[in-house]
Amino acid sequence: MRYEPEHKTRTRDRIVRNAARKLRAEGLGGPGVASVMKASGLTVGGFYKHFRSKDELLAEAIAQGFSESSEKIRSSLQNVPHADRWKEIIRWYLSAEHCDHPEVGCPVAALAPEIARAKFSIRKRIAGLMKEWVEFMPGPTAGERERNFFVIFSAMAGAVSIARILTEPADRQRLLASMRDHLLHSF
Amino acid sequence: MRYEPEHKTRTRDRIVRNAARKLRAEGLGGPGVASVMKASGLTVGGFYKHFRSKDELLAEAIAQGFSESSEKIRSSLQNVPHADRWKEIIRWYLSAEHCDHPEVGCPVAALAPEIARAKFSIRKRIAGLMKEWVEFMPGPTAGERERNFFVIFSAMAGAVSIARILTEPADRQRLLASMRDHLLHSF
DNA sequence: TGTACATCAGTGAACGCGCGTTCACTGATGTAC
DNA sequence: TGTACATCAGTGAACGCGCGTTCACTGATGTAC
Repeated sequence: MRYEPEHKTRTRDRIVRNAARKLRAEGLGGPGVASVMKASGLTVGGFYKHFRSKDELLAEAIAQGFSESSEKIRSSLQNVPHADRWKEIIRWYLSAEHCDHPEVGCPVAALAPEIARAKFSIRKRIAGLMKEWVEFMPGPTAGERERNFFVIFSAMAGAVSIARILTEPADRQRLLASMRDHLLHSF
Repeated sequence: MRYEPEHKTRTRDRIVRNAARKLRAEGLGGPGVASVMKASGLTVGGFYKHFRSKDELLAEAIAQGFSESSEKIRSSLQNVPHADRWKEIIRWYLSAEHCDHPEVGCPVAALAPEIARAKFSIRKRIAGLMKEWVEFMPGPTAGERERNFFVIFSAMAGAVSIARILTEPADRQRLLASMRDHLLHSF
Protein backbone atom coordinates (compact mmCIF):
# COMPACT_ATOMS: atom_id res chain seq x y z
CA MET A 1 0.00 0.00 0.00
CA ARG A 2 1.18 3.54 -0.78
CA TYR A 3 0.03 6.34 1.56
CA GLU A 4 -0.60 10.07 1.26
CA PRO A 5 2.45 12.25 1.95
CA GLU A 6 1.35 13.22 5.49
CA HIS A 7 0.39 9.67 6.42
CA LYS A 8 3.68 8.84 8.13
CA THR A 9 3.75 12.11 10.08
CA ARG A 10 0.21 11.53 11.30
CA THR A 11 1.02 7.98 12.38
CA ARG A 12 4.10 9.13 14.24
CA ASP A 13 2.09 11.82 15.93
CA ARG A 14 -0.54 9.31 16.97
CA ILE A 15 2.13 7.10 18.55
CA VAL A 16 3.58 10.05 20.48
CA ARG A 17 0.16 11.11 21.76
CA ASN A 18 -0.69 7.60 22.89
CA ALA A 19 2.68 7.33 24.60
CA ALA A 20 2.13 10.68 26.32
CA ARG A 21 -1.14 9.41 27.73
CA LYS A 22 0.22 6.06 28.89
CA LEU A 23 3.28 7.69 30.40
CA ARG A 24 1.21 9.91 32.63
CA ALA A 25 -1.02 7.00 33.60
CA GLU A 26 1.68 4.39 34.23
CA GLY A 27 4.93 6.27 34.76
CA LEU A 28 8.08 6.52 32.63
CA GLY A 29 8.86 2.83 33.00
CA GLY A 30 5.26 1.75 32.54
CA PRO A 31 4.26 1.36 28.91
CA GLY A 32 6.25 -0.94 26.65
CA VAL A 33 6.85 -0.28 22.98
CA ALA A 34 4.43 -3.05 22.02
CA SER A 35 1.61 -1.61 24.13
CA VAL A 36 2.01 1.89 22.71
CA MET A 37 2.02 0.51 19.16
CA LYS A 38 -1.05 -1.61 19.86
CA ALA A 39 -2.90 1.43 21.27
CA SER A 40 -2.02 3.15 17.99
CA GLY A 41 -3.45 0.29 15.92
CA LEU A 42 -0.04 -0.98 14.83
CA THR A 43 2.35 -3.83 15.59
CA VAL A 44 5.73 -3.69 17.32
CA GLY A 45 7.95 -4.10 14.30
CA GLY A 46 6.92 -0.81 12.74
CA PHE A 47 8.10 1.21 15.70
CA TYR A 48 11.63 1.66 14.40
CA LYS A 49 10.40 3.12 11.13
CA HIS A 50 9.40 6.13 13.27
CA PHE A 51 11.87 6.31 16.18
CA ARG A 52 15.52 5.49 16.65
CA SER A 53 14.86 4.11 20.13
CA LYS A 54 12.35 3.95 22.95
CA ASP A 55 14.27 6.76 24.61
CA GLU A 56 13.59 9.05 21.69
CA LEU A 57 9.86 8.33 22.03
CA LEU A 58 9.99 8.96 25.77
CA ALA A 59 11.57 12.38 25.36
CA GLU A 60 9.00 13.42 22.76
CA ALA A 61 6.09 12.00 24.70
CA ILE A 62 6.93 13.93 27.85
CA ALA A 63 7.13 17.15 25.86
CA GLN A 64 3.88 16.22 24.10
CA GLY A 65 2.14 15.89 27.47
CA PHE A 66 3.24 19.42 28.22
CA SER A 67 1.93 20.82 24.97
CA GLU A 68 -1.39 19.10 25.48
CA SER A 69 -2.03 20.35 28.97
CA SER A 70 -0.71 23.81 28.08
CA GLU A 71 -3.15 23.88 25.20
CA LYS A 72 -5.95 22.76 27.47
CA ILE A 73 -5.32 25.57 29.95
CA ARG A 74 -4.70 28.23 27.33
CA SER A 75 -8.03 27.54 25.70
CA SER A 76 -9.86 27.92 29.02
CA LEU A 77 -8.11 31.26 29.48
CA GLN A 78 -9.53 32.91 26.35
CA ASN A 79 -12.21 34.98 28.02
CA VAL A 80 -10.41 35.67 31.27
CA PRO A 81 -8.77 39.09 31.76
CA HIS A 82 -5.01 38.82 31.84
CA ALA A 83 -4.70 39.88 35.49
CA ASP A 84 -7.02 37.08 36.65
CA ARG A 85 -5.52 34.27 34.63
CA TRP A 86 -3.35 32.91 37.42
CA LYS A 87 -6.51 32.33 39.45
CA GLU A 88 -8.13 30.39 36.64
CA ILE A 89 -4.98 28.29 36.27
CA ILE A 90 -5.10 27.47 39.98
CA ARG A 91 -8.76 26.48 39.80
CA TRP A 92 -8.14 24.19 36.85
CA TYR A 93 -4.97 22.64 38.23
CA LEU A 94 -6.47 21.93 41.64
CA SER A 95 -9.77 20.58 40.34
CA ALA A 96 -11.03 17.09 41.14
CA GLU A 97 -11.20 16.57 37.39
CA HIS A 98 -7.45 17.10 36.98
CA CYS A 99 -6.60 15.07 40.06
CA ASP A 100 -8.70 12.12 38.85
CA HIS A 101 -7.27 12.04 35.33
CA PRO A 102 -3.48 12.00 35.40
CA GLU A 103 -3.33 10.55 31.88
CA VAL A 104 -4.49 13.84 30.37
CA GLY A 105 -3.18 16.17 33.06
CA CYS A 106 0.04 17.98 33.88
CA PRO A 107 3.12 15.78 33.36
CA VAL A 108 4.88 17.41 36.29
CA ALA A 109 2.17 16.31 38.72
CA ALA A 110 2.29 12.83 37.18
CA LEU A 111 6.04 12.40 36.72
CA ALA A 112 8.14 15.01 38.55
CA PRO A 113 10.52 12.70 40.45
CA GLU A 114 10.93 10.43 37.44
CA ILE A 115 11.78 13.40 35.25
CA ALA A 116 14.25 14.57 37.89
CA ARG A 117 16.05 11.22 37.46
CA ALA A 118 15.98 11.37 33.65
CA LYS A 119 18.97 12.41 31.62
CA PHE A 120 20.15 16.01 31.52
CA SER A 121 18.74 16.82 28.08
CA ILE A 122 15.21 15.84 29.13
CA ARG A 123 15.40 17.78 32.39
CA LYS A 124 16.63 20.82 30.49
CA ARG A 125 13.83 20.59 27.96
CA ILE A 126 11.14 20.21 30.63
CA ALA A 127 12.58 23.04 32.73
CA GLY A 128 12.26 25.26 29.67
CA LEU A 129 8.67 24.22 28.98
CA MET A 130 7.61 24.89 32.57
CA LYS A 131 8.90 28.44 32.45
CA GLU A 132 6.36 29.31 29.76
CA TRP A 133 3.88 29.75 32.59
CA VAL A 134 5.78 32.49 34.35
CA GLU A 135 4.08 35.16 32.23
CA PHE A 136 0.66 34.30 33.62
CA MET A 137 1.70 34.66 37.22
CA PRO A 138 0.69 37.58 39.45
CA GLY A 139 3.22 40.26 40.39
CA PRO A 140 4.41 43.66 39.16
CA THR A 141 7.99 42.72 38.20
CA ALA A 142 9.50 39.82 36.29
CA GLY A 143 11.38 38.74 39.40
CA GLU A 144 8.19 38.76 41.41
CA ARG A 145 6.37 36.73 38.79
CA GLU A 146 9.17 34.19 38.71
CA ARG A 147 9.09 33.82 42.50
CA ASN A 148 5.33 33.46 42.45
CA PHE A 149 5.59 30.97 39.63
CA PHE A 150 7.99 28.85 41.67
CA VAL A 151 5.69 28.95 44.67
CA ILE A 152 2.37 28.47 42.92
CA PHE A 153 3.49 25.83 40.46
CA SER A 154 5.35 23.74 43.04
CA ALA A 155 2.49 24.00 45.49
CA MET A 156 -0.08 22.91 42.91
CA ALA A 157 1.98 20.03 41.55
CA GLY A 158 2.73 18.80 45.07
CA ALA A 159 -0.92 19.03 46.05
CA VAL A 160 -2.12 16.98 43.10
CA SER A 161 0.67 14.39 43.47
CA ILE A 162 -0.10 13.87 47.12
CA ALA A 163 -3.87 13.98 46.69
CA ARG A 164 -3.46 11.08 44.27
CA ILE A 165 -1.81 9.04 47.02
CA LEU A 166 -4.70 9.54 49.46
CA THR A 167 -7.17 6.69 49.45
CA GLU A 168 -10.13 8.59 50.92
CA PRO A 169 -11.91 10.77 48.34
CA ALA A 170 -12.93 13.14 51.15
CA ASP A 171 -9.28 13.68 52.19
CA ARG A 172 -8.37 14.31 48.59
CA GLN A 173 -11.05 16.97 48.24
CA ARG A 174 -10.01 18.64 51.48
CA LEU A 175 -6.39 18.74 50.40
CA LEU A 176 -7.20 20.28 47.01
CA ALA A 177 -9.63 22.77 48.56
CA SER A 178 -7.14 23.78 51.26
CA MET A 179 -4.46 24.50 48.69
CA ARG A 180 -6.90 26.32 46.41
CA ASP A 181 -8.02 28.60 49.22
CA HIS A 182 -4.49 29.19 50.37
CA LEU A 183 -3.12 30.14 46.97
CA LEU A 184 -6.08 32.25 45.90
CA HIS A 185 -5.77 34.34 49.08
CA SER A 186 -1.98 34.65 49.09
CA PHE A 187 -1.19 36.93 46.15
CA MET B 1 27.86 -21.26 60.37
CA ARG B 2 25.33 -20.72 63.15
CA TYR B 3 24.46 -17.09 64.00
CA GLU B 4 23.31 -15.19 67.08
CA PRO B 5 19.53 -15.06 67.56
CA GLU B 6 19.19 -11.47 66.26
CA HIS B 7 21.46 -12.06 63.29
CA LYS B 8 18.69 -12.75 60.82
CA THR B 9 16.64 -9.76 61.99
CA ARG B 10 19.64 -7.49 61.63
CA THR B 11 20.37 -8.79 58.13
CA ARG B 12 16.78 -8.29 57.07
CA ASP B 13 16.85 -4.80 58.48
CA ARG B 14 20.02 -4.01 56.58
CA ILE B 15 18.42 -5.16 53.33
CA VAL B 16 15.36 -2.99 53.96
CA ARG B 17 17.48 0.07 54.74
CA ASN B 18 19.58 -0.38 51.63
CA ALA B 19 16.45 -0.83 49.55
CA ALA B 20 14.93 2.32 51.09
CA ARG B 21 17.99 4.27 50.04
CA LYS B 22 18.14 2.89 46.51
CA LEU B 23 14.42 3.37 46.04
CA ARG B 24 14.61 7.06 46.75
CA ALA B 25 17.65 7.42 44.52
CA GLU B 26 16.42 5.36 41.57
CA GLY B 27 12.64 5.14 41.85
CA LEU B 28 10.34 2.21 42.63
CA GLY B 29 11.31 0.34 39.50
CA GLY B 30 14.97 1.17 39.83
CA PRO B 31 16.86 -1.22 42.05
CA GLY B 32 16.78 -4.94 41.31
CA VAL B 33 16.83 -7.63 43.97
CA ALA B 34 20.41 -8.54 43.09
CA SER B 35 21.65 -4.98 43.48
CA VAL B 36 20.00 -4.53 46.89
CA MET B 37 21.47 -7.82 48.10
CA LYS B 38 24.89 -6.89 46.81
CA ALA B 39 24.71 -3.52 48.60
CA SER B 40 23.93 -5.52 51.73
CA GLY B 41 26.97 -7.76 51.27
CA LEU B 42 24.91 -10.80 50.22
CA THR B 43 24.05 -12.70 47.06
CA VAL B 44 20.70 -12.93 45.29
CA GLY B 45 19.73 -16.41 46.35
CA GLY B 46 19.38 -15.52 50.01
CA PHE B 47 16.75 -12.90 49.36
CA TYR B 48 13.83 -15.30 49.68
CA LYS B 49 14.97 -16.44 53.10
CA HIS B 50 13.90 -12.94 54.23
CA PHE B 51 11.05 -11.85 51.93
CA ARG B 52 8.21 -13.61 50.15
CA SER B 53 8.61 -11.38 47.10
CA LYS B 54 10.17 -8.19 45.81
CA ASP B 55 6.82 -6.51 46.40
CA GLU B 56 7.01 -7.25 50.10
CA LEU B 57 10.44 -5.61 50.24
CA LEU B 58 9.17 -2.59 48.32
CA ALA B 59 6.31 -1.98 50.72
CA GLU B 60 8.61 -2.21 53.74
CA ALA B 61 11.32 -0.11 52.15
CA ILE B 62 8.96 2.78 51.41
CA ALA B 63 7.75 2.76 55.00
CA GLN B 64 11.36 2.53 56.19
CA GLY B 65 12.21 5.66 54.21
CA PHE B 66 9.47 7.40 56.12
CA SER B 67 10.69 6.27 59.51
CA GLU B 68 14.20 7.39 58.69
CA SER B 69 13.36 10.87 57.57
CA SER B 70 10.83 11.24 60.41
CA GLU B 71 13.55 10.29 62.83
CA LYS B 72 15.95 12.73 61.23
CA ILE B 73 13.51 15.63 61.61
CA ARG B 74 12.37 14.67 65.08
CA SER B 75 15.92 14.67 66.38
CA SER B 76 16.52 18.16 65.00
CA LEU B 77 13.36 19.32 66.79
CA GLN B 78 14.54 18.44 70.29
CA ASN B 79 15.47 21.93 71.42
CA VAL B 80 12.85 23.85 69.46
CA PRO B 81 9.74 25.08 71.31
CA HIS B 82 6.63 23.25 70.16
CA ALA B 83 5.05 26.35 68.61
CA ASP B 84 8.05 26.93 66.34
CA ARG B 85 8.56 23.39 65.18
CA TRP B 86 6.69 23.81 61.91
CA LYS B 87 9.21 26.50 60.95
CA GLU B 88 12.13 24.22 61.64
CA ILE B 89 10.50 21.49 59.57
CA ILE B 90 10.13 23.89 56.67
CA ARG B 91 13.75 24.98 56.90
CA TRP B 92 14.97 21.40 56.91
CA TYR B 93 12.67 20.20 54.15
CA LEU B 94 13.48 23.08 51.82
CA SER B 95 17.23 23.01 52.43
CA ALA B 96 19.74 22.51 49.60
CA GLU B 97 21.01 19.57 51.63
CA HIS B 98 17.65 17.77 51.41
CA CYS B 99 17.16 18.68 47.75
CA ASP B 100 20.59 17.36 46.81
CA HIS B 101 20.23 14.03 48.62
CA PRO B 102 17.00 12.30 47.68
CA GLU B 103 18.37 8.93 48.76
CA VAL B 104 18.19 9.92 52.43
CA GLY B 105 15.34 12.42 52.17
CA CYS B 106 11.56 12.41 52.25
CA PRO B 107 10.09 9.52 50.22
CA VAL B 108 7.13 11.67 49.18
CA ALA B 109 9.39 14.20 47.47
CA ALA B 110 11.28 11.33 45.83
CA LEU B 111 8.39 9.03 44.92
CA ALA B 112 4.96 10.66 45.21
CA PRO B 113 3.55 9.84 41.75
CA GLU B 114 4.95 6.32 41.87
CA ILE B 115 3.37 5.73 45.26
CA ALA B 116 0.09 7.10 43.88
CA ARG B 117 0.22 4.33 41.25
CA ALA B 118 1.07 1.62 43.77
CA LYS B 119 -1.48 -0.79 45.12
CA PHE B 120 -4.12 0.33 47.58
CA SER B 121 -2.50 -1.18 50.66
CA ILE B 122 0.71 0.77 50.11
CA ARG B 123 -1.11 4.04 49.46
CA LYS B 124 -3.13 3.53 52.62
CA ARG B 125 -0.03 2.84 54.69
CA ILE B 126 1.82 5.89 53.38
CA ALA B 127 -1.21 8.15 53.80
CA GLY B 128 -1.28 7.09 57.45
CA LEU B 129 2.42 7.75 57.94
CA MET B 130 2.18 11.22 56.43
CA LYS B 131 -0.52 12.25 58.86
CA GLU B 132 1.86 11.84 61.79
CA TRP B 133 3.10 15.31 60.92
CA VAL B 134 -0.21 17.06 61.42
CA GLU B 135 0.49 17.56 65.12
CA PHE B 136 3.51 19.77 64.39
CA MET B 137 1.60 22.14 62.16
CA PRO B 138 0.58 25.66 63.16
CA GLY B 139 -3.05 26.46 63.95
CA PRO B 140 -5.36 26.66 66.98
CA THR B 141 -7.75 23.83 66.05
CA ALA B 142 -7.25 20.31 64.74
CA GLY B 143 -9.08 21.24 61.56
CA GLU B 144 -6.82 24.21 61.05
CA ARG B 145 -3.71 22.14 61.63
CA GLU B 146 -4.89 19.54 59.13
CA ARG B 147 -5.54 22.22 56.49
CA ASN B 148 -2.14 23.76 57.14
CA PHE B 149 -0.56 20.33 56.99
CA PHE B 150 -2.08 19.71 53.56
CA VAL B 151 -0.87 23.05 52.31
CA ILE B 152 2.60 23.07 53.83
CA PHE B 153 3.45 19.45 53.16
CA SER B 154 2.22 19.49 49.53
CA ALA B 155 3.97 22.77 48.85
CA MET B 156 7.26 21.55 50.27
CA ALA B 157 7.17 18.18 48.49
CA GLY B 158 6.28 19.85 45.20
CA ALA B 159 9.06 22.40 45.61
CA VAL B 160 11.73 19.77 46.22
CA SER B 161 10.46 17.50 43.42
CA ILE B 162 10.51 20.33 40.92
CA ALA B 163 13.78 21.82 42.15
CA ARG B 164 15.34 18.44 41.42
CA ILE B 165 14.25 18.72 37.80
CA LEU B 166 15.91 22.11 37.30
CA THR B 167 19.33 21.88 35.75
CA GLU B 168 20.65 25.27 36.94
CA PRO B 169 21.76 25.24 40.57
CA ALA B 170 20.86 28.92 40.82
CA ASP B 171 17.25 28.24 39.73
CA ARG B 172 17.06 25.48 42.26
CA GLN B 173 18.18 27.75 45.07
CA ARG B 174 15.75 30.48 44.03
CA LEU B 175 12.86 28.02 43.96
CA LEU B 176 13.63 26.64 47.40
CA ALA B 177 14.18 30.12 48.83
CA SER B 178 10.94 31.44 47.31
CA MET B 179 8.94 28.62 48.84
CA ARG B 180 10.70 28.94 52.18
CA ASP B 181 9.94 32.66 52.37
CA HIS B 182 6.38 32.14 51.28
CA LEU B 183 5.57 29.44 53.80
CA LEU B 184 7.36 31.05 56.73
CA HIS B 185 5.37 34.25 56.20
CA SER B 186 1.99 32.64 55.55
CA PHE B 187 0.94 31.20 58.91
C1' DT C 1 33.92 -37.57 75.14
C1' DG C 2 32.66 -38.93 70.53
C1' DT C 3 29.68 -39.71 66.54
C1' DA C 4 25.65 -39.09 63.63
C1' DC C 5 22.23 -36.17 62.40
C1' DA C 6 19.35 -31.73 62.23
C1' DT C 7 19.24 -26.84 61.47
C1' DC C 8 19.39 -22.83 58.79
C1' DA C 9 21.49 -18.37 56.71
C1' DG C 10 23.67 -17.95 52.76
C1' DT C 11 25.52 -19.41 47.80
C1' DG C 12 25.33 -19.34 42.88
C1' DA C 13 23.66 -21.60 38.84
C1' DA C 14 19.50 -22.23 36.23
C1' DC C 15 14.79 -21.19 34.62
C1' DG C 16 11.13 -18.52 32.55
C1' DC C 17 9.32 -14.41 31.12
C1' DG C 18 8.91 -9.73 29.32
C1' DC C 19 10.83 -6.31 26.75
C1' DG C 20 13.72 -3.55 23.39
C1' DT C 21 15.53 -4.30 19.09
C1' DT C 22 16.47 -6.57 14.52
C1' DC C 23 15.27 -8.53 10.25
C1' DA C 24 13.39 -10.83 6.26
C1' DC C 25 9.21 -10.31 4.27
C1' DT C 26 4.52 -8.25 2.40
C1' DG C 27 1.74 -5.78 -0.69
C1' DA C 28 0.00 -1.71 -2.64
C1' DT C 29 1.37 1.95 -5.58
C1' DG C 30 4.61 4.71 -8.41
C1' DT C 31 8.12 4.88 -12.23
C1' DA C 32 10.99 3.56 -16.30
C1' DC C 33 10.93 1.95 -20.77
C1' DT D 1 -0.78 -0.13 -22.99
C1' DG D 2 2.05 -3.56 -20.71
C1' DT D 3 5.86 -5.35 -18.00
C1' DA D 4 9.65 -5.19 -14.73
C1' DC D 5 11.40 -3.01 -10.99
C1' DA D 6 11.72 0.41 -6.95
C1' DT D 7 9.66 2.24 -2.83
C1' DC D 8 8.26 2.12 1.77
C1' DA D 9 4.86 1.75 5.90
C1' DG D 10 3.78 -1.99 8.19
C1' DT D 11 4.07 -7.22 9.82
C1' DG D 12 5.37 -10.75 12.98
C1' DA D 13 8.83 -14.01 14.25
C1' DA D 14 13.28 -14.26 16.40
C1' DC D 15 17.17 -12.74 19.28
C1' DG D 16 19.50 -11.26 23.44
C1' DC D 17 19.42 -9.53 27.81
C1' DG D 18 17.99 -8.43 32.50
C1' DC D 19 15.38 -9.61 36.20
C1' DG D 20 12.40 -12.12 39.66
C1' DT D 21 12.23 -16.50 41.38
C1' DT D 22 13.57 -21.43 42.36
C1' DC D 23 16.53 -24.98 43.89
C1' DA D 24 20.15 -28.15 45.16
C1' DC D 25 23.91 -27.41 47.80
C1' DT D 26 27.33 -25.59 51.63
C1' DG D 27 29.25 -25.37 56.06
C1' DA D 28 29.23 -24.02 60.71
C1' DT D 29 27.01 -25.03 64.96
C1' DG D 30 23.63 -27.30 68.02
C1' DT D 31 21.45 -31.65 69.77
C1' DA D 32 20.64 -36.66 70.73
C1' DC D 33 22.54 -40.69 72.37
